[in-house]
Amino acid sequence: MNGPARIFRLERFFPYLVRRYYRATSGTVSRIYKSRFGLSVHEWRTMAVLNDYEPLSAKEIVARSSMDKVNVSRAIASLKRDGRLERHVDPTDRRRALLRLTGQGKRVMRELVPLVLAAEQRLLHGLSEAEIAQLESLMRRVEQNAERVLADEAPAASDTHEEARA
Amino acid sequence: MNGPARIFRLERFFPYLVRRYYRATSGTVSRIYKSRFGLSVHEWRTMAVLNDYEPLSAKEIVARSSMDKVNVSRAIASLKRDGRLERHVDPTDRRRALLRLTGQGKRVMRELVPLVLAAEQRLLHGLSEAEIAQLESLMRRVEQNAERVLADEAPAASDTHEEARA
DNA sequence: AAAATTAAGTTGCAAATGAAACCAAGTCAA
DNA sequence: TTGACTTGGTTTCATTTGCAACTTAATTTT
Repeated sequence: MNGPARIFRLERFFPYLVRRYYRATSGTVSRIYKSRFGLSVHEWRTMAVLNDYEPLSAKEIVARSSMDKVNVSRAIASLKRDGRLERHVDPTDRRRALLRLTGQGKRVMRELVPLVLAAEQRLLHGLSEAEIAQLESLMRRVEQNAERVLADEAPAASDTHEEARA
Repeated sequence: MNGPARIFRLERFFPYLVRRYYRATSGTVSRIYKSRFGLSVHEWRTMAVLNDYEPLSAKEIVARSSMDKVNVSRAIASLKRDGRLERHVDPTDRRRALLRLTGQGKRVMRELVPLVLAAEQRLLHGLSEAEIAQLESLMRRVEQNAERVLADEAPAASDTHEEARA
C-alpha cells in the first residue's frame, strides 16, 4: 500500500494488485470452459445464470451477471447457434425473449460445474472458512466504495456496465 | 461461497466475485488516465514502470508489470508516437531497446499520479490499515494458489501472460 | 568458421470488445 | 387516436487483444 509519503509504485498500487489477482484467478477457470467446450466468458456466465433460473430474458441475465447487454446478446446468439440455448418470444411482450438451456446446454453445465467448483476449491486451498468470509467481506466493501465513486462522477453510468482496465 | 452441498450459483462463485470486484475497482482508475490523456491500461502501466526505473528494456517492463510482451510492444510504439517515451538501441545488444519517458511523459505522470493515488484512497475508504493489510495478504495467497494451479497444468505457460476471463 | 538455436521485439491476422446507432414493440400524454 | 418517449434487444463500425509467425541480433553447438 502506498504510504502517507504518497510515493507511487506500480507494484504497491492497489488497483494493480487487484488486476494481477483477477488475472491469475480468472485464468484457472476460463481455461476449463474454453478448452472443454470452446466457451467464452460471456457464454459461460449466460449459461451459468440460466442453469439456476429459467426462463430468463436477456435483461434479467444482464442484471444477474453484471454483463453488458451487448455481450449478453452476442452470447445468446452464439449459444443458440451452437444448439445450447433456445429462445422464444414472450407473447405478453414481443420485444422480450424467453431464454432457456437446451438438453445439450444442460449436459454441458453438468460436466462443467464440478470442474469449475474444483477449480474454485484449489483457488481457496489453505484458507479457513473465516479467512474466506473475511476476504469476501473486504472485497465487497471495496467494490461498494468503487460503485459509489463511479456513481458520483458519472450519474448516467449503468452499474452493470463492464470495463476491463487497471 | 459454495458449501459442501456443492450447489453452483454464479453469484456465490468466487471467481465471479473476483471479476466483479476487479471490474468495479479498475473502472475508478482507468477512466482517469483515459479521459485525461487518452491512455490505455497498457500505456499507463508502461509509463508507471518507467517513472520508477529508467531506462528499462521492453523485457524488463514485461517483468515488472505482468503484461504480455505484445501489449508492451504496442504501448511503447504508441507512447513513442505521442512523444511521451523515447527509445534507444542498446549498443551492447542491438536487439534491445532502452526506454525512458520524455519530459512530456514525465509531466503526464506528475499530473496523473496524485489523481490515481486519490482514487486508490477512495477505494480503500473506511478500511483500517490492518484490514487493508489483511485484504492484500489474502489476495496474495489466492493468487499464489492460482499460479500454482496454472503452473501444474500448463508447464509451458508463461506466468507473465495475461488473460481476461472469469 | 559455420550452422543451429535462443533471445528481444515486431507484425499480421482473426476474434473479441466497446461505443453508438438502430429497430421493433410497448407505454403514456395530449 | 396519434405522436412522443421508453424499453428490450440487435447490429455496425472501429479499436483492442490474443495467438502465432516473423525479423534481427546474439549465443551456442558442431
